[in-house]
Amino acid sequence: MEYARTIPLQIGLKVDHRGQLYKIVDHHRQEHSVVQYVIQSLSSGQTKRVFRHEICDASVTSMFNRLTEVTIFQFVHESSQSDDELSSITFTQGVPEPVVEPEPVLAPEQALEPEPVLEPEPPLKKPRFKEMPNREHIDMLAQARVEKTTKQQTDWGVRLFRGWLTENQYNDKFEELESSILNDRLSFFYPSLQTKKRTDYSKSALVGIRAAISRHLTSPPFNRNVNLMKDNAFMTSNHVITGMNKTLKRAGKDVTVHKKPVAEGDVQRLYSSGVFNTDSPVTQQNKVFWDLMLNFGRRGQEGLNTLKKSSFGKFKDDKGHIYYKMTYNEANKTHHGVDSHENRQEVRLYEKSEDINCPVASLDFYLYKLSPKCNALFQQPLLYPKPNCWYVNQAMGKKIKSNDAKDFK
DNA sequence: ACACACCATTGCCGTAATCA
DNA sequence: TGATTACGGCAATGGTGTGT
Repeated sequence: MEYARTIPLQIGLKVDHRGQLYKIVDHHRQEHSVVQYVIQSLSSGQTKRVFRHEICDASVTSMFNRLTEVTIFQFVHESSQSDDELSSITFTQGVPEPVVEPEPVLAPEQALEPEPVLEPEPPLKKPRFKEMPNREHIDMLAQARVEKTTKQQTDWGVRLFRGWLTENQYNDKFEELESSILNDRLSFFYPSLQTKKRTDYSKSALVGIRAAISRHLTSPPFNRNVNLMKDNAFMTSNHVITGMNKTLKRAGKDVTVHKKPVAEGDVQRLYSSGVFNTDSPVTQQNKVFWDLMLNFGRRGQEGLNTLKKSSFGKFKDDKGHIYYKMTYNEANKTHHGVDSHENRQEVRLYEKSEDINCPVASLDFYLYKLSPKCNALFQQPLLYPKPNCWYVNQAMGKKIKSNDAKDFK
């Protein structure tokens, strides 16, 4: 059985080799068995390729050194030649005796090797872990870290940079460049950027392109240990980006253009289709939900199920206009996107007395029809509503309103 | 007057989604 | 495919209250 013979020492493990400390840096594999280990000296950095029997877990040897002669005696007669991978290779004469490993005294996490297979058909010990993955599998998992759309973004940013490099007679294989040179290239690259329509990129685009190149470098097969956003090595190029953003801001070109979430015509359609009718529990609730989301909605459906009847209070302003406003500090969340200065004043839902769809009137009506036994703002609609009560003494779950939001789209 | 802790607000970052 | 915006998280910032 394959798995019975392939439980390798892990990469990174410190091992003892002829009295010197080494670290395992790679496995040299044949088929699915570990045949040799590539080890690197902790003192000189020199690497070697060795068989399993030539090395021993450093923690084991250090423990072994602490044993007395008496303790050692217990193990003298035990053969610890348990390396299954040894069986898969042909040794020449004169192979050195394997290091004795005192397995019985090990703590469980230190027990790195399976028991030797002594009998011809012993009950196979199931390995604790899956079979050692191959390099392709690891790379694939690392790639799966990001979503497909992000991958596309990454490719786009890399394409831009590569295109710039080529256009300026640089080698477009930038992945292996030393950080300082890369930083220099980027410092010139960023200000050279323009959209295909020859306009300046927005701030978010610049930041996105930088992040894309960074993702590319840190992903397989390059796996570089760099961060274009944070590393000191890239400080100057990042200063360039910051400067570009500030310049854009001063020129008033950094304004993020937000789309109108829903076209006016669509709203009309929603009303005319009847989903906002105020004469049945479900559509009445739709209407109120819509009005509230439109006015107070900040961050999707967060916290909707925690809203209470008392979450909105009715007030009158100094000109006598009626409005509802939130009576509690909404969600403690930051206002993203839109410049915060525009949002400083409290949000009010004003009455539109001339409008048959007046949101204040429908909220009044809705609150009146809610079950008096329940404080939740969004209650389950009754299939067969009673004159005074259209809803059940039961708050709606978290998901239901979210689905409504999708339906509206 | 100052130092400090606490906490809400703000701005930025990186990733994902969406628009054109 | 190219470009932009949304989202969620986090750290910096700044206001406020309290103690010395």
